Amino acid sequence: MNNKEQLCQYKLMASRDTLEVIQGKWRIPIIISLTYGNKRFGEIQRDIADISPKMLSQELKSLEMNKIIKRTLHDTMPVTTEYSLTPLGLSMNNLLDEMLKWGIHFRNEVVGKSKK
Amino acid sequence: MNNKEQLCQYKLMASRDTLEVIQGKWRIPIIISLTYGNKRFGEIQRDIADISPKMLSQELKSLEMNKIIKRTLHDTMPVTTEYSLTPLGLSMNNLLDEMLKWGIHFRNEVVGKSKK
DNA sequence: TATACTTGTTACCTATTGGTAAGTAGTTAC
DNA sequence: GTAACTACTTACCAATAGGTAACAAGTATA
Repeated sequence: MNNKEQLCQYKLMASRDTLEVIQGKWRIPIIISLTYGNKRFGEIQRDIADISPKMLSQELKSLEMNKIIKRTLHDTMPVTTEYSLTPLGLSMNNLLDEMLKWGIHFRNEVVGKSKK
Repeated sequence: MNNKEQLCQYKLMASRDTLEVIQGKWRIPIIISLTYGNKRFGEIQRDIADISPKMLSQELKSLEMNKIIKRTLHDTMPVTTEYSLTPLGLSMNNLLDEMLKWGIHFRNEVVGKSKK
């Protein structure tokens, strides 16, 4: 295996790690929602209009397990929970930015030219 | 809806466009493989050791439909096909770089500290 | 004739993802 | 007492993603 092939294999491995964490329809949207401030369960649900409480609960747990977000309980009446990004979650900032930029570029190039 | 909320909604929309294109276990690895030069079916299969011909064929078609890659037939014996990135595919370069960087960061932070 | 190499396709099955709807528990306002 | 708000959980179902294995067509080689 030459240098080029080794580098390719290395990149394939690293990208798989990232993919495992962000895989699915909802995790990236949830993280984006939290970049705009700490939020409660209901607030995230309002940001992402079409997510069900089941999926939100499930994906929040998986993000918490991967240490991307933190869950804080507040002793208010009624009890409120607050979700926030951890330093690891905040470190996704550049990645999120590039996803966003490319999404806009893609819309202009493909969706914009063919469909509308 | 205030400015901050509007910006959040806009980013949610753009990221969903990107997610639709890269969703799944195999598309990002296939694109990465092609950043290391145009390749034939069998060569990609060798790069990504655990992909089945069924999935490779299926995902190549979907990437071609989204104009990320181009398929070229060569009149050789036996027939060979060559897959290459389009300009749109090449424009994912920064996004791939950030996925890669974050994957390494994540491995150091979480996988490295807990599992090993 | 038989084997192998090219690039795939097809059928079948399972596992994961996601959706819908209803329920739960505690507190507060009417 | 009853409705509403908080943050979920549970049961059930459907659709999609992905895996395995076999097959296919055309050419070349032994």
